[in-house]
Amino acid sequence: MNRRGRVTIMDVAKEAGVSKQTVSRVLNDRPDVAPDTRKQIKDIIESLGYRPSAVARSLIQQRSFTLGVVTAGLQYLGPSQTLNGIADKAKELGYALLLIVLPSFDSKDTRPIVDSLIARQVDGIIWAVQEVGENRVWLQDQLSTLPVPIIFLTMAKRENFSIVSVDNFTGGKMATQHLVEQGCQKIGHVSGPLDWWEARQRIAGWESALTEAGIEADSVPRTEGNWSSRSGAAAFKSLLDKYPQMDGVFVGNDQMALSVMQIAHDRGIRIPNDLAVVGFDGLAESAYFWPALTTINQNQHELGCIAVQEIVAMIDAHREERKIQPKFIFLQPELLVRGSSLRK
Amino acid sequence: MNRRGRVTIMDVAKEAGVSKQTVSRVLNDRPDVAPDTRKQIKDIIESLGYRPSAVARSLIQQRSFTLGVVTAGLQYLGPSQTLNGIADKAKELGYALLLIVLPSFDSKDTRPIVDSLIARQVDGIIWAVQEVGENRVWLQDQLSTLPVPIIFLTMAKRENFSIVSVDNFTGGKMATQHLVEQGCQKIGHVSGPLDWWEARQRIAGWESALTEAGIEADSVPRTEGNWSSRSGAAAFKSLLDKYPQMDGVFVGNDQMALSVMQIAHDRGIRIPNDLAVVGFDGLAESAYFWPALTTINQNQHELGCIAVQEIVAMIDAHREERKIQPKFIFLQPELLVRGSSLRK
DNA sequence: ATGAAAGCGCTAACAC
DNA sequence: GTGTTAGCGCTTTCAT
Repeated sequence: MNRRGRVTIMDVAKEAGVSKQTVSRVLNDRPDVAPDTRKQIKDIIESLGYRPSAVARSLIQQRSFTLGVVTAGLQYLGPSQTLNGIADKAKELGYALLLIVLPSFDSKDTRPIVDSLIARQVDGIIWAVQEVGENRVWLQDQLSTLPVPIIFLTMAKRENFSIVSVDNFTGGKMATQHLVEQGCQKIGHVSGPLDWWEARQRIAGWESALTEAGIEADSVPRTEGNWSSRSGAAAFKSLLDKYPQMDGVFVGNDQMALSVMQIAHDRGIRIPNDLAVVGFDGLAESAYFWPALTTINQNQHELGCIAVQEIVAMIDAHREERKIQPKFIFLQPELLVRGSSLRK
Repeated sequence: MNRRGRVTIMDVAKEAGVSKQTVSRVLNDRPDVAPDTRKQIKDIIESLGYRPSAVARSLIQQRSFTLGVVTAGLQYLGPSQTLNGIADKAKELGYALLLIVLPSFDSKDTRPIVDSLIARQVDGIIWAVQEVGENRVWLQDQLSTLPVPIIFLTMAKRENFSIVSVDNFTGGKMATQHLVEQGCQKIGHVSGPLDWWEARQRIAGWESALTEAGIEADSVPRTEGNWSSRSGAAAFKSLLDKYPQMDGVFVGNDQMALSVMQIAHDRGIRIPNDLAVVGFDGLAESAYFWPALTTINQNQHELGCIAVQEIVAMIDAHREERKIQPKFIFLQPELLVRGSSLRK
């Protein structure tokens, strides 16, 4: 044991009476070690409680088997589901995770974040922060100097970027079409914040479905929340004021749909007959709302899994100096029909 | 730039016509560098886009300014809130996070997890996995060989361990006492899984409050869910069968309380007058349930913050070879009274 | 105020 | 099959 109290490869080597190189061979399961020597070294490793230093390995091999993950808004289910998916897949593929949580979604001060990841020798970066406001402006400046591959989650298609997103436009459209099929004529919308790309996509889907149903989309009121239940309540009240004759509402996420239904109950509006409600997210809980919520299910866990798969492929390509084509992957959401929209 | 494409301290030194030590001094803000030299080196660092290698630093300094965080169940709000708190505080204190997500709460195969953290030179470990079943048995074996401090979240008090937990017993007691005060006489309980320490504590709190109210706790039925809304529905149905005269129910978490209320609505049981309901967790959404849910609020974010604060103190002590007394920190939850329990 | 040498713990490349 | 040498990128120590 050295003076700092750590058992090193040298300690094992000395104890075994071999050179550290031989120990290294055992550690890396190289074939060219005598079976006896191997066995003996393994025993010594065990008895000394030796653990190889991944840091020293990273330094010499110039790779760490670590992925940098940048996220934000862990207080919401979506981002943490995605993180969960990332963690599961990373484990499967033998990568560790260095986690950075941004203080806010529209944080633009990304330089130190990226630097700290690079400094720690991550092999690739997963940018799991949704596109909000101008939080992608840094890309032009910094991306060219990035020495490792990077993949983005949940943002608009851009050339030469690897991106994995859910198709929010189609999701919003499906939600609204479903309301039309249920006989709704006057379908309002409570959206997420307009600086969110996802919110804008869902709005566009809603508008597209209205237009296809022969309704002039511009004339239909909508209001804006910030994804929280609290904001949903306020946004829905104001929507009701503007659009009292509304008979269906597409709500930008399940949490806001929850409070929309609470307000409706308070006012004696019957769901689904007076007002049909569709949410977006597919939270497990939404099946237990009152009434059970029809929603657009998006698989955020899978989003994370795919991101890891892609970044690892990019890392492998990068190390072999192969060029790899940037991909834009679009996951399709699905409609879950439940009581809040189903008219007998 | 070296053959591997990374800008190193040597590149900066050569460019500046100084030795790498001088550059190192600039990097570490040492006083003994001539102002001109410092300025020039800083410029060169900027223009070359040089980023010091945290890996090389970790190796020589034998510390990484990285915390290992072990968690599980990120699909639930609680663990991700805690992680969020950990991330916020870690950032504030200048630590990075190496994240491990266990495949299940009762995962006992912790050896490789701990080893991988140690191999990566983490300065300390936050074990943010709730105590479930026998998932603490490894402590005896492995803790003695741990070369870095470790702190545990959400587990029973044990001598010589540093622990931060919420006081679930008191929380369960407060919930039940509140129901008693509302005039409930027959207070059932839908608990979490019995192999969870937190679930058992909440049960004990419920029993204690019943006893103090002069009710024989043993005779009062309870059923068991697994924290999910789905399981809550099933557990509540079975509780109703056993205890049809029930006029109040303490539910082990908010998600199960959600489905409890859905079932109650389905069966025409009026809340709170026929049945008063209290949950546990303090999810932001529970204020928007129908009716708004009375619950026991626990601050999981703060739990994470405190854990980081403590582990950093332990790390500092450890490096200065100071002994530090293990602490058991018990956070108090609070009652949030809302419509689901409030009888006029 | 600056530089030279040593070394953190490990592996790659080569020698024997 | 095993050992030797060199070096990853940085900081520490000591010298000038």
